[in-house]
Amino acid sequence: MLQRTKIVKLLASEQPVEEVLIKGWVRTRRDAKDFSFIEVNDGSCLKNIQVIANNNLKNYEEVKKLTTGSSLEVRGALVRSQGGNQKFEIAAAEVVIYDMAPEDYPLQKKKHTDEYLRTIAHLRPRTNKYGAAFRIRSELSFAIHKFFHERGFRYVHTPLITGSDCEGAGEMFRVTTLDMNNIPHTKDGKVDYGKDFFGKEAHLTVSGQLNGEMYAMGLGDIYTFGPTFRAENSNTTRHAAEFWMIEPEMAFADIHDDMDLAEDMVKFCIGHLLKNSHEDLELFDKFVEPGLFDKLHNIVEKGFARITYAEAIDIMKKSGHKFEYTPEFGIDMQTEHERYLAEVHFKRPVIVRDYPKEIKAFYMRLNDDGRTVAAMDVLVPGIGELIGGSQREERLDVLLRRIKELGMNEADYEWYLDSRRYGSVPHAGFGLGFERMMMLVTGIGNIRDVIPFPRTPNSINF
RNA sequence: UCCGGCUUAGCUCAGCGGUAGAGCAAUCGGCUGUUAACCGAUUGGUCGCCUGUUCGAAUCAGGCAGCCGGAGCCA
Repeated sequence: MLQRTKIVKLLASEQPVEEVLIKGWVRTRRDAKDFSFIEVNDGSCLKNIQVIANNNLKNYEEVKKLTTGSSLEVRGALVRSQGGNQKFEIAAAEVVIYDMAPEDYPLQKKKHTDEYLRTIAHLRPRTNKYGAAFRIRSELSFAIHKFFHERGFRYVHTPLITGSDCEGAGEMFRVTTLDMNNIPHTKDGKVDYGKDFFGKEAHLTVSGQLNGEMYAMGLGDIYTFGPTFRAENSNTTRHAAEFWMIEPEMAFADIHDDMDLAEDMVKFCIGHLLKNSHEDLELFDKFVEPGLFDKLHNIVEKGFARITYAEAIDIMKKSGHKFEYTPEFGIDMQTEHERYLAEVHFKRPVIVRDYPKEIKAFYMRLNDDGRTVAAMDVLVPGIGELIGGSQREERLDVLLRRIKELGMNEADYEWYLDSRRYGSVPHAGFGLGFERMMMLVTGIGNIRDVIPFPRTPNSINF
C-alpha cells in the first residue's frame, strides 16, 4: 500500500521518484491541449506542487472540471519539470476526487483583503498568507517550549477558572452555572453565589502569575503558556478578549536576571524562526512588511537598549519631539512615548525599568529609593509593549503595607502571602503576549489575524 | 468607552441630485508546457437599514447598525 507523502517533502526531493501519493486541495487549474495543470497544496508548506493530469486518465472529463478549493488525491511519478518555476512535478497516473468545490467557494485565486478574510475565518487557513502565518504560529509555540526546556524551566498548567476576582490585571469574565433567568438572591438582595457551581464567584483567569509564583517556590524555574481572558472593551489592533500568554517565573532571581531572560527568549525564538520558518517568513518580508528580515536580524544581533524610567522621561524631555502628553516623572507611558523610544530614539527593542510605584501592581518589589518598583517593560518597534515583568516583592511586611495602601482585601491573598511567610526568596518573572510576538515576527498589523478564531468585543463567530 | 472614516455585483472599487459602471471572480467557448496563463462572450445589484429634503436620492440631511483606523485600558 502506497503511503501518502507530504508536499513539503516531495519539493525537497533530490531525485525523481517512481511512484508517490499526495492528498490536498486544488489552488488553481490551467488547461493545456492534451492535459491539465493542477496546483495542489496540502498545507505542509507554502508552495504548491504542480500535477500534470493527462487526457488518458480515465476520469479526465471530471478532472478538467476541478475547481479551486476541491479536494483530491493523486498517485503518479515525481518527475523533473519542463517548466521553469519548479524543479519537480507529478505526472499523474490516477486522480481521485474527494469533493468538488462548487462555484460559490469564497476564496478566489487572487488577493483578498484581511477584512474580508476575517469574515470567513474558518476558510482563511487555506490561503497562502494565513497558511504561512499559522505554520509560523505553531513553530513559534514550539520555540517557546524549546527555549524554556533547554534552560531547565518546568511547564506549569495554571488554572483557567479562578476564584479570586482580584488578580488586578483588568476586567474579568464571569463563570457561572446559575440560571440567568432565575437568579437566586440572598436575604439582603444580592446574588447568592453560594448556590453557584463553586459556591462562590468564579471568573476566567487574567493571568497565571500568582499561581506561577507558588510553583516557582517549589520547582525553581517555571513557565506557563496558555490562554488568558480579559473582558476589557478594548477595540484596537493589539487587544483580544482571549489571547495566549507566556509567564515565566524564576526563584532566586532579580530584575536583571528577568531582563536577561526576556531578551534571550525573544532572540532565541526569532533565531529559531529564521532557521525553521524561512520560506513562510519570506512571504511576509515580500508582501506584508518589506524589510522584515532586516528587522528580525537586527533584533537577534543587536542587544536591547536598557534604561530606567527616569532616563526614558529625560530622553523624551530633551528630544525636542512634540508629544501630545508631555513626559513628566510619574506619568503612565502612553503609546506615543513607547513608540518614540523604540522606533525613533533607539530604533531597536528597549527595556525600561524602575517605574514609579503608583502606576504599577502591588506585587512588584519596592526599590530602595522608596518611590519606584523593580518593574520592566520590553518595548519593540511597531508593537509597543511586548513584555511586562518585575521582580516580585518577597518581603512580607512590605507586601502587606502595599496591599493596605492600595485598599485591597488582605484575606483574598492569604494563600499567596504564605509564600512570603515560609521560606520566601527573591524571585522575578514576566508576561509575554504571544499574539504580539506573532505580530512582531510576521509584520501582521492586527491581532485578529494572528489568532485562528479571534474573540473581540461584539465578535465571537466561528 | 471616546474621536475619525467607510458601507454600491461573489471580491476590490469608480460614480457624488436626473432611472446603475469597471476590473477580477464565476459560467460558456477558443488557444496554449502553463504557472495569480492568455483571448472572446455571458451571467450578476431593492447602491447597509430607517426617516426626512426634493418634481426626482446611490448621490443631500438626521438617526441606527456593522466594519475599519486612532486613543484609552493592557499582553
